[in-house]
Amino acid sequence: MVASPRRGDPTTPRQLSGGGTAGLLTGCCTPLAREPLGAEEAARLAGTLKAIADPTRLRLLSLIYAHDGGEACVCNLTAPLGLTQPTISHHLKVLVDAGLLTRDKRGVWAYYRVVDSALAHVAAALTG
Amino acid sequence: MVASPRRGDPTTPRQLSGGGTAGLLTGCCTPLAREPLGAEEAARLAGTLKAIADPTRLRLLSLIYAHDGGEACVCNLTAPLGLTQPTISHHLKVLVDAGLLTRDKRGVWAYYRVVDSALAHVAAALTG
DNA sequence: CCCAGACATAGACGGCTGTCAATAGCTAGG
DNA sequence: CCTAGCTATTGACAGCCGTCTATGTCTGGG
Repeated sequence: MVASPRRGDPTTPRQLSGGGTAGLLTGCCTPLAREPLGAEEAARLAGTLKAIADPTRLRLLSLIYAHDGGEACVCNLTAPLGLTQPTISHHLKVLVDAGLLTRDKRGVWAYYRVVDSALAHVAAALTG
Repeated sequence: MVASPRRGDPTTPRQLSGGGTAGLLTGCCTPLAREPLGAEEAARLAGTLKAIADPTRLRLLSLIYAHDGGEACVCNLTAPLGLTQPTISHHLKVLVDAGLLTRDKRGVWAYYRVVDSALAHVAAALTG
């Protein structure tokens, strides 16, 4: 047999880097490159990434970003994307729930704004 | 009616920033914050993000990163994640297809390695 | 030549997701 | 009030996704 690349060693559950409550909320995200991600950290980061990993939602973020004052209401967003208003509202809700947008209802309109720091956090988690 | 926030203007399809073939492959990714993403750019970036937006694949990336020499074979990855070998192979293929991993078959083993620049590109596209 | 082992592929299946039409809730004006 | 308009919610449906089992493919050793 050739020099097996240390196969198996299934008795070393090293994925439990944060087994207890240690350091789970210290920074918010362990940079991907430092040490093997635990299950919870990976799930949380994946949750945020899933919110961004959609063409429509990416375009929504950029549209809001580019709009006057960095904010936009639903009625500004349906036309350029060619989708119905409920669909846009749905995507905006996903982004708000992920902490990537803030919602500010003024009168009849709901103004959405990009949370820069959230995007920065995601980017930082990827590059380390 | 209150001062309507410039509703509609559906006749200005500004989403076609790269309507022709202009500047589509110049940089690879328009930073999210510069101008409204076109449909194609959004789809491509979303495709890459979808590859990362999964807990298992995030852990795979970090495991490979943390392994000796920055590379690992399938047999090193199944145990710590508690998934079957075909599932791991499937995820690795997704990551390779997205350009986030390279595959190097040496003898019987297939060694995977993280493409740093790909992750950096994604991060750069998010922060601008 | 055959076997063992590492990895990939195919097929199946439950669950999630993006979209729409229809409807409900809210706010401002008359 | 009553109405008009902006937004959110609900329900439905097609399509994709992550996982598994079973099987195929290739490599190295005896």
